[in-house]
Amino acid sequence: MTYAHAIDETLIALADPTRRAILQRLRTGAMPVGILAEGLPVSRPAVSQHLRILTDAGLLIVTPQGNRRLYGLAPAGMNGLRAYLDDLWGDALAAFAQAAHDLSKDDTHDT
Amino acid sequence: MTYAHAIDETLIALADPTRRAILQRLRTGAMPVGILAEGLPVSRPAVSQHLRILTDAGLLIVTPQGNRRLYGLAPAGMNGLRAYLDDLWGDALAAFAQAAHDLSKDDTHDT
DNA sequence: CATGTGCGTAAGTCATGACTTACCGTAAGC
DNA sequence: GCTTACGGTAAGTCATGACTTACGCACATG
Repeated sequence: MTYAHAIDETLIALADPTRRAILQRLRTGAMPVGILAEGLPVSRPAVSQHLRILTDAGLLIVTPQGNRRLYGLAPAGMNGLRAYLDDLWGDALAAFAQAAHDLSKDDTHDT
Repeated sequence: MTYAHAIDETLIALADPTRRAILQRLRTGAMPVGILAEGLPVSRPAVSQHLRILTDAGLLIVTPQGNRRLYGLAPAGMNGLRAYLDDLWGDALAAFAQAAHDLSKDDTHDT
Protein backbone atom coordinates (compact mmCIF):
# COMPACT_ATOMS: atom_id res chain seq x y z
CA MET A 1 0.00 0.00 0.00
CA THR A 2 1.44 3.33 -1.01
CA TYR A 3 1.46 6.46 1.13
CA ALA A 4 -1.14 8.12 -1.10
CA HIS A 5 -3.38 5.07 -0.84
CA ALA A 6 -3.08 5.09 2.95
CA ILE A 7 -4.14 8.73 3.06
CA ASP A 8 -7.05 7.95 0.74
CA GLU A 9 -8.23 5.16 3.03
CA THR A 10 -7.87 7.32 6.12
CA LEU A 11 -9.83 10.25 4.69
CA ILE A 12 -12.56 8.00 3.31
CA ALA A 13 -12.76 6.28 6.70
CA LEU A 14 -13.19 9.62 8.47
CA ALA A 15 -15.71 11.00 5.99
CA ASP A 16 -18.57 8.93 7.41
CA PRO A 17 -20.43 10.21 10.51
CA THR A 18 -21.05 6.72 11.86
CA ARG A 19 -17.36 5.89 11.76
CA ARG A 20 -16.50 9.18 13.48
CA ALA A 21 -19.02 8.33 16.18
CA ILE A 22 -17.26 4.98 16.61
CA LEU A 23 -13.93 6.73 17.03
CA GLN A 24 -15.47 9.10 19.60
CA ARG A 25 -16.79 6.13 21.58
CA LEU A 26 -13.39 4.45 21.53
CA ARG A 27 -11.74 7.48 23.14
CA THR A 28 -12.84 6.05 26.49
CA GLY A 29 -10.92 2.86 25.79
CA ALA A 30 -11.05 -0.36 23.80
CA MET A 31 -14.32 -2.25 23.75
CA PRO A 32 -15.96 -5.21 22.00
CA VAL A 33 -18.32 -4.88 19.02
CA GLY A 34 -21.44 -5.71 20.97
CA ILE A 35 -20.87 -2.95 23.54
CA LEU A 36 -19.87 -0.50 20.84
CA ALA A 37 -23.00 -1.27 18.79
CA GLU A 38 -25.30 -0.68 21.75
CA GLY A 39 -24.65 3.04 21.76
CA LEU A 40 -24.98 3.49 17.99
CA PRO A 41 -28.05 3.94 15.78
CA VAL A 42 -27.16 1.12 13.38
CA SER A 43 -27.10 -2.69 13.54
CA ARG A 44 -24.20 -4.72 14.92
CA PRO A 45 -23.12 -6.03 11.46
CA ALA A 46 -23.04 -2.43 10.23
CA VAL A 47 -20.73 -1.54 13.11
CA SER A 48 -18.59 -4.56 12.23
CA GLN A 49 -18.36 -3.36 8.62
CA HIS A 50 -17.30 0.12 9.73
CA LEU A 51 -14.73 -1.34 12.15
CA ARG A 52 -13.25 -3.22 9.23
CA ILE A 53 -12.86 -0.02 7.23
CA LEU A 54 -11.33 1.85 10.19
CA THR A 55 -8.93 -1.00 10.94
CA ASP A 56 -7.84 -1.31 7.30
CA ALA A 57 -7.14 2.42 7.36
CA GLY A 58 -4.75 1.86 10.28
CA LEU A 59 -6.84 3.83 12.76
CA LEU A 60 -7.71 0.92 15.08
CA ILE A 61 -5.98 -2.02 16.70
CA VAL A 62 -7.80 -5.29 17.37
CA THR A 63 -7.20 -7.43 20.43
CA PRO A 64 -8.79 -10.92 20.26
CA GLN A 65 -10.15 -12.08 23.64
CA GLY A 66 -11.82 -15.46 23.34
CA ASN A 67 -14.80 -15.05 21.07
CA ARG A 68 -14.63 -11.28 21.50
CA ARG A 69 -12.48 -8.74 19.68
CA LEU A 70 -11.59 -5.54 21.47
CA TYR A 71 -11.22 -2.54 19.19
CA GLY A 72 -9.10 0.42 20.30
CA LEU A 73 -7.60 3.54 18.75
CA ALA A 74 -4.20 2.95 17.16
CA PRO A 75 -1.92 5.55 18.79
CA ALA A 76 -0.02 6.34 15.60
CA GLY A 77 -3.09 5.97 13.41
CA MET A 78 -3.40 9.66 12.59
CA ASN A 79 0.28 10.39 11.98
CA GLY A 80 0.15 9.87 8.23
CA LEU A 81 -2.88 12.10 7.82
CA ARG A 82 -1.32 14.85 9.94
CA ALA A 83 1.83 14.76 7.85
CA TYR A 84 -0.26 14.90 4.69
CA LEU A 85 -2.23 17.94 5.89
CA ASP A 86 0.92 19.73 7.03
CA ASP A 87 2.51 19.07 3.65
CA LEU A 88 -0.55 20.13 1.65
CA TRP A 89 -1.29 23.27 3.64
CA GLY A 90 2.19 24.23 4.69
CA ASP A 91 2.84 25.98 1.38
CA ALA A 92 -0.47 27.84 1.56
CA LEU A 93 0.44 29.29 4.92
CA ALA A 94 3.95 30.16 3.76
CA ALA A 95 2.66 31.74 0.54
CA PHE A 96 0.14 33.73 2.52
CA ALA A 97 2.86 35.03 4.81
CA GLN A 98 5.06 35.84 1.79
CA ALA A 99 2.23 37.70 0.03
CA ALA A 100 1.54 39.75 3.13
CA HIS A 101 5.24 40.52 3.36
CA ASP A 102 5.43 41.54 -0.33
CA LEU A 103 2.35 43.72 0.00
CA SER A 104 3.88 45.48 2.96
CA LYS A 105 7.07 46.16 0.97
CA ASP A 106 5.07 47.35 -2.04
CA ASP A 107 3.13 49.81 0.08
CA THR A 108 6.32 51.12 1.59
CA HIS A 109 7.90 51.31 -1.86
CA ASP A 110 4.96 53.17 -3.38
CA THR A 111 4.72 55.69 -0.63
CA MET B 1 -23.02 25.98 10.74
CA THR B 2 -21.80 24.13 13.79
CA TYR B 3 -18.21 23.05 14.43
CA ALA B 4 -19.15 19.39 13.93
CA HIS B 5 -20.82 20.21 10.64
CA ALA B 6 -17.76 22.12 9.45
CA ILE B 7 -15.56 19.11 10.23
CA ASP B 8 -18.01 16.87 8.42
CA GLU B 9 -17.88 19.06 5.31
CA THR B 10 -14.09 19.24 5.42
CA LEU B 11 -13.60 15.48 5.73
CA ILE B 12 -16.15 14.72 3.02
CA ALA B 13 -14.45 17.30 0.79
CA LEU B 14 -11.07 15.63 1.29
CA ALA B 15 -12.38 12.08 0.83
CA ASP B 16 -12.57 12.40 -2.96
CA PRO B 17 -9.41 11.87 -5.03
CA THR B 18 -10.41 14.43 -7.64
CA ARG B 19 -10.81 17.14 -5.01
CA ARG B 20 -7.45 16.24 -3.47
CA ALA B 21 -5.89 16.54 -6.91
CA ILE B 22 -7.45 20.00 -7.19
CA LEU B 23 -5.93 21.00 -3.87
CA GLN B 24 -2.54 19.69 -5.01
CA ARG B 25 -2.76 21.80 -8.18
CA LEU B 26 -3.65 24.89 -6.21
CA ARG B 27 -0.48 24.60 -4.11
CA THR B 28 1.33 26.41 -6.92
CA GLY B 29 -1.04 29.36 -6.60
CA ALA B 30 -4.54 30.52 -7.39
CA MET B 31 -5.86 29.81 -10.86
CA PRO B 32 -9.10 29.98 -12.86
CA VAL B 33 -11.40 27.01 -13.46
CA GLY B 34 -10.44 26.60 -17.10
CA ILE B 35 -6.72 26.27 -16.36
CA LEU B 36 -7.41 24.01 -13.40
CA ALA B 37 -9.66 21.74 -15.47
CA GLU B 38 -7.02 21.31 -18.19
CA GLY B 39 -4.79 19.25 -15.95
CA LEU B 40 -7.55 17.05 -14.59
CA PRO B 41 -9.20 13.93 -16.04
CA VAL B 42 -12.78 15.23 -15.68
CA SER B 43 -14.91 17.85 -17.44
CA ARG B 44 -14.89 21.55 -16.55
CA PRO B 45 -18.40 21.47 -14.96
CA ALA B 46 -17.23 18.56 -12.80
CA VAL B 47 -14.30 20.67 -11.63
CA SER B 48 -16.70 23.54 -10.94
CA GLN B 49 -18.87 21.24 -8.84
CA HIS B 50 -15.87 20.07 -6.84
CA LEU B 51 -14.68 23.65 -6.33
CA ARG B 52 -18.08 24.47 -4.90
CA ILE B 53 -17.77 21.65 -2.36
CA LEU B 54 -14.22 22.67 -1.40
CA THR B 55 -15.19 26.34 -1.07
CA ASP B 56 -18.26 25.53 1.05
CA ALA B 57 -15.96 23.49 3.31
CA GLY B 58 -13.85 26.60 3.86
CA LEU B 59 -10.78 25.19 2.12
CA LEU B 60 -10.66 27.66 -0.79
CA ILE B 61 -11.01 31.38 -1.35
CA VAL B 62 -12.48 32.81 -4.59
CA THR B 63 -11.23 35.99 -6.22
CA PRO B 64 -13.50 37.30 -9.03
CA GLN B 65 -11.51 38.80 -11.93
CA GLY B 66 -13.83 39.96 -14.69
CA ASN B 67 -15.55 36.89 -16.05
CA ARG B 68 -12.98 34.63 -14.36
CA ARG B 69 -12.85 33.39 -10.81
CA LEU B 70 -9.48 32.56 -9.31
CA TYR B 71 -9.55 29.76 -6.76
CA GLY B 72 -6.83 29.54 -4.13
CA LEU B 73 -6.17 27.66 -0.91
CA ALA B 74 -7.65 29.33 2.16
CA PRO B 75 -4.68 29.71 4.55
CA ALA B 76 -6.69 28.87 7.65
CA GLY B 77 -8.80 26.29 5.86
CA MET B 78 -7.32 23.30 7.60
CA ASN B 79 -7.21 24.70 11.13
CA GLY B 80 -10.53 23.26 12.21
CA LEU B 81 -9.68 19.80 10.97
CA ARG B 82 -6.25 19.89 12.64
CA ALA B 83 -7.86 20.84 15.94
CA TYR B 84 -10.41 18.07 15.54
CA LEU B 85 -7.73 15.44 14.88
CA ASP B 86 -5.63 16.66 17.81
CA ASP B 87 -8.68 16.47 20.06
CA LEU B 88 -9.77 13.05 18.84
CA TRP B 89 -6.36 11.44 18.91
CA GLY B 90 -4.79 13.37 21.74
CA ASP B 91 -6.38 11.08 24.33
CA ALA B 92 -5.26 7.98 22.46
CA LEU B 93 -1.66 9.10 22.54
CA ALA B 94 -1.91 10.14 26.20
CA ALA B 95 -3.61 6.86 27.16
CA PHE B 96 -0.93 4.96 25.30
CA ALA B 97 1.80 6.81 27.14
CA GLN B 98 0.00 6.25 30.46
CA ALA B 99 -0.41 2.53 29.77
CA ALA B 100 3.27 2.22 28.94
CA HIS B 101 4.08 4.07 32.15
CA ASP B 102 1.78 1.83 34.22
CA LEU B 103 3.27 -1.27 32.63
CA SER B 104 6.73 -0.08 33.50
CA LYS B 105 5.69 0.51 37.13
CA ASP B 106 4.01 -2.90 37.28
CA ASP B 107 7.11 -4.58 35.97
CA THR B 108 9.26 -2.75 38.48
CA HIS B 109 6.83 -3.62 41.26
CA ASP B 110 6.71 -7.28 40.31
CA THR B 111 10.40 -7.62 39.97
C1' DC C 1 -21.00 -32.72 24.15
C1' DA C 2 -24.92 -29.60 23.49
C1' DT C 3 -26.19 -25.00 23.76
C1' DG C 4 -25.38 -20.12 23.94
C1' DT C 5 -22.66 -16.02 22.72
C1' DG C 6 -19.85 -13.04 19.84
C1' DC C 7 -18.94 -11.47 15.50
C1' DG C 8 -17.47 -11.43 10.49
C1' DT C 9 -19.34 -11.91 6.00
C1' DA C 10 -22.84 -12.79 2.11
C1' DA C 11 -26.55 -11.08 -0.35
C1' DG C 12 -29.92 -7.74 -1.27
C1' DT C 13 -32.03 -2.91 -1.16
C1' DC C 14 -31.91 1.87 -1.73
C1' DA C 15 -30.03 6.46 -1.29
C1' DT C 16 -26.22 9.20 -2.60
C1' DG C 17 -22.35 10.99 -5.14
C1' DA C 18 -19.41 11.72 -9.43
C1' DC C 19 -19.62 12.30 -13.73
C1' DT C 20 -21.71 13.80 -18.31
C1' DT C 21 -24.04 17.12 -21.82
C1' DA C 22 -26.88 21.16 -22.37
C1' DC C 23 -28.06 25.66 -21.14
C1' DC C 24 -27.75 30.36 -19.62
C1' DG C 25 -25.94 34.69 -17.39
C1' DT C 26 -22.07 37.84 -17.18
C1' DA C 27 -17.76 39.96 -18.70
C1' DA C 28 -14.32 40.78 -22.34
C1' DG C 29 -12.91 41.82 -26.96
C1' DC C 30 -13.47 43.74 -31.51
C1' DG D 1 -23.85 45.83 -30.55
C1' DC D 2 -22.30 41.30 -31.81
C1' DT D 3 -19.33 37.52 -30.91
C1' DT D 4 -16.40 35.02 -27.90
C1' DA D 5 -14.93 33.43 -23.42
C1' DC D 6 -15.75 32.02 -18.71
C1' DG D 7 -18.06 29.38 -15.53
C1' DG D 8 -22.13 27.97 -12.52
C1' DT D 9 -26.11 25.09 -12.53
C1' DA D 10 -29.90 21.81 -14.28
C1' DA D 11 -31.00 17.33 -15.53
C1' DG D 12 -29.88 12.71 -16.37
C1' DT D 13 -27.05 8.30 -15.90
C1' DC D 14 -24.66 4.96 -13.41
C1' DA D 15 -21.49 3.23 -9.97
C1' DT D 16 -20.77 3.07 -5.17
C1' DG D 17 -21.58 3.02 -0.29
C1' DA D 18 -24.47 2.32 4.04
C1' DC D 19 -27.63 -0.14 5.76
C1' DT D 20 -30.50 -4.47 6.54
C1' DT D 21 -31.43 -9.66 7.53
C1' DA D 22 -29.61 -14.27 7.35
C1' DC D 23 -26.01 -17.41 7.92
C1' DG D 24 -22.03 -19.74 9.64
C1' DC D 25 -17.68 -20.20 12.27
C1' DA D 26 -15.12 -19.95 16.62
C1' DC D 27 -15.09 -19.67 21.45
C1' DA D 28 -17.42 -19.95 26.13
C1' DT D 29 -20.40 -22.14 29.33
C1' DG D 30 -22.93 -25.66 31.81
